[in-house]
Amino acid sequence: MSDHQPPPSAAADAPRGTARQLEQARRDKLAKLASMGIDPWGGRFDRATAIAAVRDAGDAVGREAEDGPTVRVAGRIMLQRTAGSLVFLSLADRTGRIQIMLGKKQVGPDDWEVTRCLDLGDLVGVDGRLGWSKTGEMTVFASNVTFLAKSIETPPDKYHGLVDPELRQRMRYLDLIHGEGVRERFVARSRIIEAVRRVLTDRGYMEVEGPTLQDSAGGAAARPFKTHHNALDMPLVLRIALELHLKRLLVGGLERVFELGRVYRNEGVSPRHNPEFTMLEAYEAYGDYTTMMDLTEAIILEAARAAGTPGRFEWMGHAVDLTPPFRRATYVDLLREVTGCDPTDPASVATAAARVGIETAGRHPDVVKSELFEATVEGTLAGPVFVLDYPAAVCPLTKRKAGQPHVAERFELYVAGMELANAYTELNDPDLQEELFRTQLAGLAAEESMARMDTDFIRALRHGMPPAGGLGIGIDRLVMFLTGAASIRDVILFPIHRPRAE
RNA sequence: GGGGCCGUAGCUCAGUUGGUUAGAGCAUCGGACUUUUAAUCCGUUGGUCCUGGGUUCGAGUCCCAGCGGCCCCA
Repeated sequence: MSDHQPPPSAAADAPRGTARQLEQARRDKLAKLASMGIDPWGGRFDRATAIAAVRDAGDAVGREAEDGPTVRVAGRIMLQRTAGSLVFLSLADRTGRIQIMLGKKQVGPDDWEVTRCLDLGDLVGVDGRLGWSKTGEMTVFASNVTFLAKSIETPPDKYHGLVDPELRQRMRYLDLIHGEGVRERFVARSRIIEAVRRVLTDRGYMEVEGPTLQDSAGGAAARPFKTHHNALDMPLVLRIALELHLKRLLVGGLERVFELGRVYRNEGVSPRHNPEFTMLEAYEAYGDYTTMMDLTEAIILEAARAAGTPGRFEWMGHAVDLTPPFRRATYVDLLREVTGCDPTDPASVATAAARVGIETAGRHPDVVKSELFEATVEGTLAGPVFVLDYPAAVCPLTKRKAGQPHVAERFELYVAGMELANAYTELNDPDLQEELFRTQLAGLAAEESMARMDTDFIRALRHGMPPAGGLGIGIDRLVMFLTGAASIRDVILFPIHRPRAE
């Protein structure tokens, strides 16, 4: 003990505790496994039982049982405690964790040598008898251990895990392993998307895929990403919405279509915005926006059920109550209620807008009204609430209300001050559609980059599109509030990041 | 685009008014222990203090610029 022997490895020439040495210590164990004829990268390992199922089996047998069942489990070593010639592991798989006990006598000399090569983060398989330790912890008492894969990297702090949000997102695989509730949140996301799909297909909707690469980006007001096709030598943009191609499919007689897919918007990044995000759009021939209101309610309720979200909860300081039916209120009523202005009187709206610092000079009254609404009303809508009947000038793809050419049959669903869904009675008059595109191009709302003439889409409408209701739901935002996430980056596995210098 | 805050060991974090050789826990390595569970105990090791300038006798600390992140606002 007094005379220190240098470790018998390449680590001898590296100072211990550096990242390099931490790796070398693991590589030394890897080499030792290999020298024993064990593949440190493992192979197929059949008949392992999910840890959650093993735990259920243990509970069923009870702690009084003399002999528990023999089980086989596989997973990652999360914690390791040695007590002389005993090693306790906390082993994790996708379903849970369980303690493993490896004893020198119990596993025999060969597997004991393997045991001595185990590090936090390694993947192993274990056969053993299920029982309880002296301190009452359910335990697999191993009879042997199968090495499945080495971890060369040091895992994060075993208690705190990864805390730095940047690292958590860049190294999402570690966040999934160590982050509290992270895997559960992404499982919930998957279940929510399953539920959305189920509600639609149960109602006779057909899932389709429109083009992601387009020669012009339409269907929404947003700046697109630009790219280029080499062989065709043509500029292309990534889609910003799904709308215009789905409506072409209504013309094509598909009648009930939806797409669940990624759209790309070349705009700012914030806790509610990622440049690529997942949208649902659904279109139903012979329906209108009230059809879509019922559909929206059904989708959200089914998604909440799938995510295990209670009907009433708090999110971002807003009390949200999902008990149907959701509140329905018109745009003008809400505007009048919150700002006290007269929404039908442009002068009154302008005064209210000026009061909150919105530029009014030379701008279309409906655009001013729309900004006033965003600035004053949105944040107050704990919701869920359907906001109905928008100013027509900001809805170039929407049918007008009968006898009210300045009002569009559109609703947006707000939850906790956040826009979650957007739906129209779809405009199917090709001449009016063309005129609205032209008006936009003429600069009525020059700030809206929606202004783009899609002559091919107009031609489709000229062949006759059935009257229809259309709906869009931001899936990431839906997942956010159903899982209690504060940031969109918490529900997107790999959100955008600037590259990091290595 | 504007403003605020942050960046120290592989991970989680301290670091006083600018003052000697930058600390702790985890992890690593060595030792004790056949019932531990964030195991414990003894010992050991580990640093581009984000980067580059500047001020100063002296900078992790103050100033400027840049890089990256978080938040608020537009």
